[in-house]
Amino acid sequence: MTTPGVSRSEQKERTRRAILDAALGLAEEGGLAALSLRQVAKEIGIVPTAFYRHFASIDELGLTLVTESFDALRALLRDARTIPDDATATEWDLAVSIADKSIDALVTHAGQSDRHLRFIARELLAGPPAVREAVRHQLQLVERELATDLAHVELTRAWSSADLAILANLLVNAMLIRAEELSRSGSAAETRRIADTARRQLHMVLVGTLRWDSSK
Amino acid sequence: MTTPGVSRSEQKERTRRAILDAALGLAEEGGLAALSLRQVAKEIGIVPTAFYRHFASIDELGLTLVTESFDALRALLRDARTIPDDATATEWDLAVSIADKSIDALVTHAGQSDRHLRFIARELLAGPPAVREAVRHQLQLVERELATDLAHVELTRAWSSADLAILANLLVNAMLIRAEELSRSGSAAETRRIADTARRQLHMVLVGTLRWDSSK
DNA sequence: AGTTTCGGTGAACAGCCGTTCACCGAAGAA
DNA sequence: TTCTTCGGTGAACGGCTGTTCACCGAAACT
Repeated sequence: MTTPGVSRSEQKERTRRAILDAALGLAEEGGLAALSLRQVAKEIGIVPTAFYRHFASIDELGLTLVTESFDALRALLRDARTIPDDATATEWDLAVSIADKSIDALVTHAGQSDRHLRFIARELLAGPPAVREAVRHQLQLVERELATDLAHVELTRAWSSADLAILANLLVNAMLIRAEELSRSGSAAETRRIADTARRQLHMVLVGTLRWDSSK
Repeated sequence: MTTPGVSRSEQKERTRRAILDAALGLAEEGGLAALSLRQVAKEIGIVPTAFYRHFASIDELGLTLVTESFDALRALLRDARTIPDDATATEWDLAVSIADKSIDALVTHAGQSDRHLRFIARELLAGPPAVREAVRHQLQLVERELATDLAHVELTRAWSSADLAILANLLVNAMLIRAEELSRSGSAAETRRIADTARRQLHMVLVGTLRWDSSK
C-alpha cells in the first residue's frame, strides 16, 4: 500500500480517504451495522490492524461518515436553494423553479455525493442506535436551516413556522428518496427518465403546497 | 420451550411465530443483514439448531418477513383507501378525506403492523441484495394496485397513468416515512402531535396534487 | 400395546469478527 | 549521519457467525 515518492502525511491522508471511500461503498450492502473492518482493509489492500492508525474504532469511522455525508447534503441543498425571489412570480413559476433547481442539483451532484445521501437515508432507518441518533439530529438541523431560508421567499412570508418546517421536511425527504432511485439507473437515458418523474412529482407537490394558505 | 398440553402442530406454529416476531424486533437495530440466528434463538429460548425445524436458512426467514410485511402494508392501504367518491366534493374535501383516512389507518394499525412497515422501508434501503430486490418488486406491485384504485376517483379520471403512478408512489412513500416517525413516539400525546403534523403535510401535498392538471 | 414422527438438544465444524501487541523499515528531524 | 517518528505488518486473543449431525423424549398413529 505504500507508494514511495509522496510525503508521509500525504500518504496518510490518502489511506484515510481510501478507508472512508471503501467503507461508504461496502456499507451499501447491508448498512453500516453489517460492515466489517476486515472487508474494508482487504478492499483497499492494507492489513486489518493498519486501520487503527487512522481511526480509534469502527464506531469512529461510522461517525466520520455521518459528518462527511451531511457536508454533502448541505452542499447539495446550498446549490438547490438559490431560488429567484421574484415577487411577481406565480406559485406555479416558483414551484417549477424550486423543483427544477432541486432535481438539477441532485443529478449534478450524483456520482460525487449520492452515496453520501443514500448513507444518510439508510442509516437513519437501519443504522446502529448511536449512528441513527446522530443522523436524526443532524437531519433536524438541516431541515431547520432550510426552513429559515424558505421563510425569506416572498410567497411563504405569511406561513407559520410549523408549516415551513413541514415544507422543509418534505423537500429533504424528497431529495433522500430520489437519491436512492437515481443511484439505480444504469444508463444516462434511465437517469433522465427518473429525473423527469422526480421533477414532475415535485411540481405536483409544490404547486399545491405553495398555494397553501397557512392560516388554514 | 415445550409447553405440554397443546398439540404438536399448534406448538410448532407457536414457535414459528415467536421466531418471526423476535427476528422482526431484533432487525430493528442494524437491519436484517446484521441479524443473527443465535440472537433470535436466545431471545425466544430455544437452542440455535432448533431454528432449522422451521426455516431452511436465514435467507428463508428474511423472505418470509418480506411476505408478511407486505401483507401488513396491503391491509393498511385497504383500510386507507375506502374513499368517498362524491362527484360534488371539492379538491379540498377529497384531499382532506384521503389524508385523514390514511393517517387514521396508520395510527390504528400502529402496534400491529408498524414494525412491518418499518421493515419494508429499512430493507428497501439497507437489506441484503436479494431482500432489497424483493422489497423493491413488491413495492412496485403495491403502487400499481393503488394507482388503479385511484383511477376510479372522479377527480383523477382525466389523469395520465404516469401521473397516477406518481401520486401512488407519493402516498406509499408518505406512509412508510410516517410509520418510522410514529414508531418513535413515547406518549399518546406525542403520537397525536406527530399524526397531526403528518396529516397537515398530507393535506398540503394532496390539495395541490388533486388540483393538478394532468394535461400539463 | 408397539411403532413412527418430529421439535428440541448439545457437540462440533470452519470461518469471520474487533482489537492488542511487538516489530519492521522508511520518512523526517537533529 | 544518527536518532526519532510512525504507517504498515503478522501473529494471537476470545468471541461470534451459519450450518451439520446424531441423539433424545414425548406426541401421534396403528
